[in-house]
This record gives sequence, C-alpha cells and structure tokens, in this order.
Amino acid sequence: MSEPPRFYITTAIDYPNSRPHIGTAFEKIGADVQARFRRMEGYRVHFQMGNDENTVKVSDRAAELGLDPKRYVDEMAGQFREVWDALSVGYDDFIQTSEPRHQVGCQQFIQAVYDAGDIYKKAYTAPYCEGCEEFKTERDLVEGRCPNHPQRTLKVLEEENYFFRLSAYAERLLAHYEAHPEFIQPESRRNEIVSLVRSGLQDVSITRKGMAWGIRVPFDEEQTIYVWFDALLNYITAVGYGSDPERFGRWWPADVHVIGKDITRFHCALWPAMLMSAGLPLPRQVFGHGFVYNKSGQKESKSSGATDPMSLVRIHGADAFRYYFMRECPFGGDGNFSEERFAELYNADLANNLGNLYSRTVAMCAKYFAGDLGESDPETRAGWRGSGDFGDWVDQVRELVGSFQYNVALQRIWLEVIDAANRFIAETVPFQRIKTDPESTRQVLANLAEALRVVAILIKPFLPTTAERFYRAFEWEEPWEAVAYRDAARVSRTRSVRLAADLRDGKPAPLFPKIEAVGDTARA
RNA sequence: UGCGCCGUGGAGCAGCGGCUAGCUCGCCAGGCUCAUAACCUGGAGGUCGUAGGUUCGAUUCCUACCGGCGCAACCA
Repeated sequence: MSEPPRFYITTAIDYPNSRPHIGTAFEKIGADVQARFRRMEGYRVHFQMGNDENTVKVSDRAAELGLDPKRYVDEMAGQFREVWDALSVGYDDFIQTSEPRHQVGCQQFIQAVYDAGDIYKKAYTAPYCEGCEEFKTERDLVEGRCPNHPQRTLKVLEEENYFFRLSAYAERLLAHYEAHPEFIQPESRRNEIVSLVRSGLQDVSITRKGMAWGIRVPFDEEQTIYVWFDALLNYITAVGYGSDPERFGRWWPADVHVIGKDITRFHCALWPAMLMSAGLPLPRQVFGHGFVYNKSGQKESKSSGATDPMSLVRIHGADAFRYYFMRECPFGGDGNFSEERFAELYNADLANNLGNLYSRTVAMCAKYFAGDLGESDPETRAGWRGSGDFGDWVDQVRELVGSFQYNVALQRIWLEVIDAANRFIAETVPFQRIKTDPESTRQVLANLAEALRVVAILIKPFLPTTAERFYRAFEWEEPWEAVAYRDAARVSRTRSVRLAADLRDGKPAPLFPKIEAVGDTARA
C-alpha cells in the first residue's frame, strides 16, 4: 500500500471581536465541503481553521470588558468553535494566534526574512489619534477624523518601524502566476491580482512600537509584529513551522487557502513574497470566494444587523443551512440571502424532493414487504438511472465539486438523480404494481433503495447528517465511513436488500418538515 | 479617480459564437395517490440593458452609452 496523497486546506482566521456571521459561515462551509470531498477521494486531509488574536482591537475589546486579553480570546475561540461544530464544519485543527506554537514560529520566520535582507528600518508616517493612542489607517477614519474621538484633530506622527521589501518581489510573483495559472482561483481574481502587481508594489510596514499585546520582534524587543505579517503565518505555524519540523514537512505546502475575495491580495502577493524570502515553498492554490449579500443588497457582516447563523441552524439544522449556501450562492461569485428564499429553496429541494423521496421509498418498503426486499442481482438495480453513461456523469460531478463549483454540482445531483428517482416511481407505479405483481414491485423498490444510496454518497460532503440517514436507511455491505465518490457510479454488492430506517407508526419521520410560514425562520 | 463585476420570460439564476435560449420558484391544465396537499406530464410567458461594429452567423466577441454594484493595503 502506498501512502495516501495529502491535502492541506485552510480558511482565513477570524477576528474574535464579535461572533461569527453568515458570511464567515459561508467560507467555512465551502472549505468543509472540499475537505469532506477530498477525504472521500482518498486523500489524507488536514483542514485548518483558527482565530486572529494579536490585534489592537482585540486587546481593546478585552479591556472594555475588563478581561485579560488571553482569557478573552480563549473564550471567544470557544464560541467560534461552538458555531463551527453546530454547522458540521469538521476542522482538524483550530489555531489561536496567541498560542505559543504560533509565537515561536512567527519569531523564527521574521528572523529568517530579516536574515535574508528583506527587512529594513524606516520612519513610518501616519495619522495618530491621541484619544486612542494609536496610529490610524485611511479606512479607520470617518471624514478625516477618528470615529471614536471626532472632536480631536489627528496628528501626523512618525515612528521608526520595520518594513518588508515587498517591492522587490513583483517580478518573481508575476513569473509565478505565469507558470502556475491555477495559483489564483477563480480566474477573475487572478486577473485582478496580476494587474495589481503589474501596477507596482510598495514595501509594507510590518511592525509597531510599544504594544503590550502581540508578538515581539526577535531583533528588536520594543516592537511587535503587525497584522498581516503575523496573521498569514498561521498557515505554517499551525502545522509545526518553528516547533515541529517533521510535522511541517508532512503538510506544507498547503493545497489551497480558502479566503474571501477582499483579502486575495494579501494571500496572492504579500504571502508568497514572504515565503520566497524565507525560502519556503508556496501554497498550490488560493481560492477567493465571493460574498453573501442580504436582500437589501448589503454585505452580510458584523455591522449590518445580520442574521445569526445559529438561529437558522437551531430550527432547521446544519444540513439545511449548508444546502442553502452551497446551492444558492456560487462559491467563486457572490450570492444572496433572504429568509424568503431560504424557505423557498428548503421547501422545494429539501422537503418536497429530497425528503419526500426518502419518505415514500421507505414507507413503501415497510408497508409492502415489512422492510425485506429479498435477494436480487445487484445489476438489476440500475434501472432507475435512465440512459447515458452514469460513470462519466459521476466523474463530471466529481470535477465540479473538486473545483469548488458546488452550486452546479448540487443542481445536477438534484436534476439527474433525485428527480430521476421520483420519475422512476411515477413510471413504475409500485403502489399499483403491488396489487398484481409483488415480485416486480420488490425489484422496483430495490432500485429505489439503490437510488437513495447513490444520493447519500453524492450529497455526503454537503449534507453529512442527511447523507448518513439515507445510507443507513438500508443495510449495505460497504461501510459508510469508507465510501468514495466514485462508488456512486457502481451498484452496491449487497445481494439482500433490507430496510434499516427508524420508523414511527410504520413511517419515517420527515427529514425536512416543511416551512409553513416565513416567520418560522426566526430573526437574529 | 484607478481596477473589476453585473443588467436574460413575474421573482431568482445558468448559458458566453451556431441545433426550436435552459434551470428553480410562481401561474394554468391534466395525471397519480406510495409519500412531508408531496410526486409525474404538458402549457402560457423572454426581439437576452441601449446604440453601433466584427462575422456566413452574436445573448455569447469589440466599442460607446445608460442603469446597478464591488474593491482600492487591517470587515470573509
């Protein structure tokens, strides 16, 4: 047996100064689907997430609450993980950048870049608010003033800081984009970055002076490492850079960084330049996903009175939540969220099609044969499929899922498997057939059982809980844990098909009870 | 201002050089009754933002314009 191929996938780390919202959930779910899919494809997957804690805002927020920063970030990390768990986001590791493993790695990294001659000291000039006692960036300002202290006039102050020689890497970055067209995905993001880098890069300030919270610069104890130079490093420190070389060698470079489209520049320009400077290999791909907007066209974010993911999950479950975003919003582009649309999609695709297919199939098996469909040749269970090469079709779906085209993949699964199964029932009319021909009715139901099995495999990365229910509705020889995407193209070896679903009064409980009124979805 | 995106039947989206422009919801008619009043079949409804251009041929490529929007170095 050869070693299974490895797949290292990451998401952006989040600021823990407020709770996760729908937009961040979108990213994590998209990455989780990929991680689950790759596991099914036989990869040994490492799925990395975390929180970005070494920022001034975090220590400010902790101070507001009268908490020690470390205690505050630990508590927030717990809250974030609760949400990810509730959404069935199955990460393998969750790093907090206040952890020692990150600090140690950061210091080793910045020293390496320093030794490579890419860090120099220079005066940094920026507006400074005496009220906050900190430097501001243009974006922090509201009408040229500090939003927290609008009466005060901002002073332009100078501070000696360390800069990273990003400008020196423009040519090498462009050469890399050229040689590795798949490095930045989707295509539109790539074009943006290429033109950005062509237009020239400036060196970036990477340290700050006199901060109590943050990672010390090893060659200058007065300074701490500033934002991106610290945050990006989580991708390597989490897998052991600076603390566990053997583990680091096993996982780095990452196969894909899943991030929001607004931070592609940091991941596609700054990050690879940093790695080049430190002499480390570059990640294979950066995927910049789109944003989720609410009905009034605003970005779903912390500030806009956004819907709390948990309110939806509590009522409808993680799978319904995941389905909505993966089906409705193209991962590479933008999408919309509204409760009306959520209810519409939920009722149509999950309740009426998916859930009802399960109900009617299971109910007939129980009612007509007490769950025992008898023995049959597996090859006779492919009749529900319709014509065409099913193996090719499954390969197309694999390709779609593997390239993050989740919405298209789900549409095709519904159109060509779930609808086909419902149509098969209409054509073979088992509920009439049972009156005159029980034997062929068994055959029809065995086909439907097989269809449920195929559905289970195909939706496994997207709706893990529902998928397992579907699979375990019948006793299949092949263990659920080991099932691969390609197994959907093959009929199960099982000869004797037997119902195993939970029944109440001879029927299964609805997997997705219909949403009767939009109000059911609840507000944040 | 710079860079980029979008404008397709009532609503939301696919299509991105060429068979009668697809899909979901909604609407209308029929079928069926196993099932979560679900499922199946059929139908009505679009001169693909506007004006030019390239081409044998454009929703699909190019230009301009109109309308909506995003990003621009610490909101995924």
